[in-house]
Amino acid sequence: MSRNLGELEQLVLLALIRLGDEAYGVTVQTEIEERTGRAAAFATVYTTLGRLESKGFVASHTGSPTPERGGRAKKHFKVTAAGRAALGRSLRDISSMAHGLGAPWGRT
Amino acid sequence: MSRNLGELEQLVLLALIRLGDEAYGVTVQTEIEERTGRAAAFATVYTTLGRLESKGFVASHTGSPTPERGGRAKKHFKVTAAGRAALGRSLRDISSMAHGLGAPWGRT
DNA sequence: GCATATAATCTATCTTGTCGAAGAAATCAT
DNA sequence: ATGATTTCTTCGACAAGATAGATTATATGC
Repeated sequence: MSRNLGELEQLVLLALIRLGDEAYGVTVQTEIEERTGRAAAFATVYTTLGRLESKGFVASHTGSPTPERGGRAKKHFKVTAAGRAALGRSLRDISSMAHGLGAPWGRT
Repeated sequence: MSRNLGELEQLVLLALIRLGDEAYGVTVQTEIEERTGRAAAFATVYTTLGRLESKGFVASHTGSPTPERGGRAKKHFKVTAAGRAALGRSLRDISSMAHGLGAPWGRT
């Protein structure tokens, strides 16, 4: 049972933080694609969200029953305290290893 | 065939850059453990090095036949140009997603 | 009620991460 | 010269994460 996050898990958690109340499957996918150029399929994002939820790193609630245009209800996600801690650890690991290396790796 | 790197692959590549000529299985493992606190078994590191090599992201050569104290010859590794490019992409993805968020995530 | 739009799940497979245990190659001690 | 010791690497097996095509669910509008 690893407490470490995979790379996509990190990106998804960061996307959730960025998106706040607007965070659900579709917006997470587009946020990642727009910011990184990485094209992850929707299903890929959903499986990752599911995994994060079963680990307790995110929590979800089904959206209100009043969508503007039609379609299935949104499932909103937010990062839990445990999720923030795990993300912090992962990012710290990377930057610890990158620290002190010249550009384009670590700054300083 | 993904061009993306896993999280451990990133850490290993960074360790190789840090270690330069002293980069081989054992030193990579200890470097990661000392700097991040993450305890990866030697076999884990070797497996990752092997995968990175088969992807062309690192190159290896067997060490000189004159060890100081005894023991098997070292297999030295260095990051290839393709490896540097892949690492750059991965780190850029993370920081793109983290950018603009307050501490303790992105700086700025 | 059927077309259309939107969002989430299912199923299946490939890639990465993990490591106990075993193996290889060198020195040392007698 | 050989068996113990040290150092380092590989094997083999499985768990966890990433990937996505196809399918299903649920809403609106007509």
